[in-house]
Amino acid sequence: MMQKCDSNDNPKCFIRRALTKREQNVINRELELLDVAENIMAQEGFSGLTMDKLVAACDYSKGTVYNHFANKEDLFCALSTKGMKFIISLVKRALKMQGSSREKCLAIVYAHQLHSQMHVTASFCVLMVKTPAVLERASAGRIAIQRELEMEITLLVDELIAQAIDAGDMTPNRRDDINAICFALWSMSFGSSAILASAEDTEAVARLDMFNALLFNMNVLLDGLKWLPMSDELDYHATWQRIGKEVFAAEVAALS
Amino acid sequence: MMQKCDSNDNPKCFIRRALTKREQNVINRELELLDVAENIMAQEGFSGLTMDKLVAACDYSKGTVYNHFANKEDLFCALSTKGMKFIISLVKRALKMQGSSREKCLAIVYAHQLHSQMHVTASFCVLMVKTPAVLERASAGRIAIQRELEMEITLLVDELIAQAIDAGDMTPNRRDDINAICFALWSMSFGSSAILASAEDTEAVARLDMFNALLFNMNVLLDGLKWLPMSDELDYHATWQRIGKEVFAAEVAALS
DNA sequence: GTCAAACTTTGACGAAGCGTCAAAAACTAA
DNA sequence: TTAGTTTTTGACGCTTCGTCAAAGTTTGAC
Repeated sequence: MMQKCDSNDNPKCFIRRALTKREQNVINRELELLDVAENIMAQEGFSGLTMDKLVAACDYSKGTVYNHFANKEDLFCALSTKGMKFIISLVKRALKMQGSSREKCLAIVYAHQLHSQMHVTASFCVLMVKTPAVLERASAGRIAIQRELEMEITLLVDELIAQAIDAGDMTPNRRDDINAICFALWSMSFGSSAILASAEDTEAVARLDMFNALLFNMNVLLDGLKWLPMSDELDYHATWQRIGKEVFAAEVAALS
Repeated sequence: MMQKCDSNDNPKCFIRRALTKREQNVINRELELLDVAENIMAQEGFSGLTMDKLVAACDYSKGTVYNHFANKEDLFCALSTKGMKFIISLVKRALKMQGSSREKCLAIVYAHQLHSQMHVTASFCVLMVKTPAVLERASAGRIAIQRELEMEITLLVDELIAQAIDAGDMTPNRRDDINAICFALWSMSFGSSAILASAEDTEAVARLDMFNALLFNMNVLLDGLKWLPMSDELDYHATWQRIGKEVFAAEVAALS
């Protein structure tokens, strides 16, 4: 796949030439196809997206589309991957926020929620990909990429937890509890967002103040972890507002 | 639909005759079809279940099957409903357990987890049904039933929370926080179970002590709610074991 | 016991979607 | 220019979905 070095022995040629024109085309086309697919989903709903429609809506033929995506589930997986990359970019910004470790943690959760509001369909893909219907059929390569991205987020969160412990904001019983803490944060964030995303269709959610539900859930959890400052020591509603204004101003604006 | 009263004026005839032979047949056949569908899923995986295969595997024709389920998604919804009914029966038993309100709460979560281990495929249906792919296509009636069952669980949990408050095990800031507490419990239970269910395929979970992860998550959350007795006042690992032995002995045994 | 009306079941059928593959086209390098 | 390699194409076969007119069954009135 990778092109040979040519005669003038440039040591960087592998880097410079890592992507041939052709390979670059492939990447661009894939992004284009994903864009088209997202548009179809946005317009015609989740089950409105079919391979035939995708082929009809783009400038390429069926064979070319299937060169990119092994099957429909593979396409879903690719859409999910795109979503994950977006989330990671938001999370990285969240971590740079001014404030305590606990506030940064809230900013990460805010980022998740933001993604599921901005890209409703894509965020459902992230959910869908965890499902055997997809895992059974998507290509191994794409599932691997998905897993790598998951790992990347996990490491970012791990780091934040480590910082919190070093700074004395939290003192877990044993050191190896970091994994458990990370999993607890993830479970709550994932569970809340997933349920809220299907909110209109869910009796038990209709009666909630949805806007504050996620913040409430996280505050309870973080209080349980004794992650300082506790929720009665600091006005986290103010923090929540601040995150929207300082960190994700552009995204919040785009939502209205 | 409902049969008229006959001449001998039995006041109970509406109850006695609420289900005609025919209607009873319909109900039985539906249960039979769901059983067949579950078997196919268990053997051939989630995407292995098709309407054509279901028709081939049962004693009825395509038309009859489609008389029961408006389409494939409707079938998924029915499978989910069956799962929910099972969960509710477990939850009702959980509430009768001897112990504090917090222990009962853990028993409910245990029940959820149990269901997702015993009926892996069915529990994925419960997840799947929250997805627009299903909501967009399943019949309105079945979605309504699904919602009712959801409501039923919600009410059971509400009641437990109310009891806990009355008994002084928990003192929320405001009375109307019950909704928020209920949602927090649900989010954590749902999130944890959903992620653990796709565990083998998830990097961040592989490194966990999966058996204790759910208990840990719940204990942190309940501590955050200050639901007494706190986790350092009582050995909830013992409670967890006790739930398995006293409340769900049959189910735990069936799993091995 | 008979019969018509109401309801149920059947399976062949059309439509739509998925994924393949031999042939055509485009690209590459000598 | 040419021979070899890679990419693209779209017609095709197969599977699945969901429908519907016709055949069959049940019900209740007489």
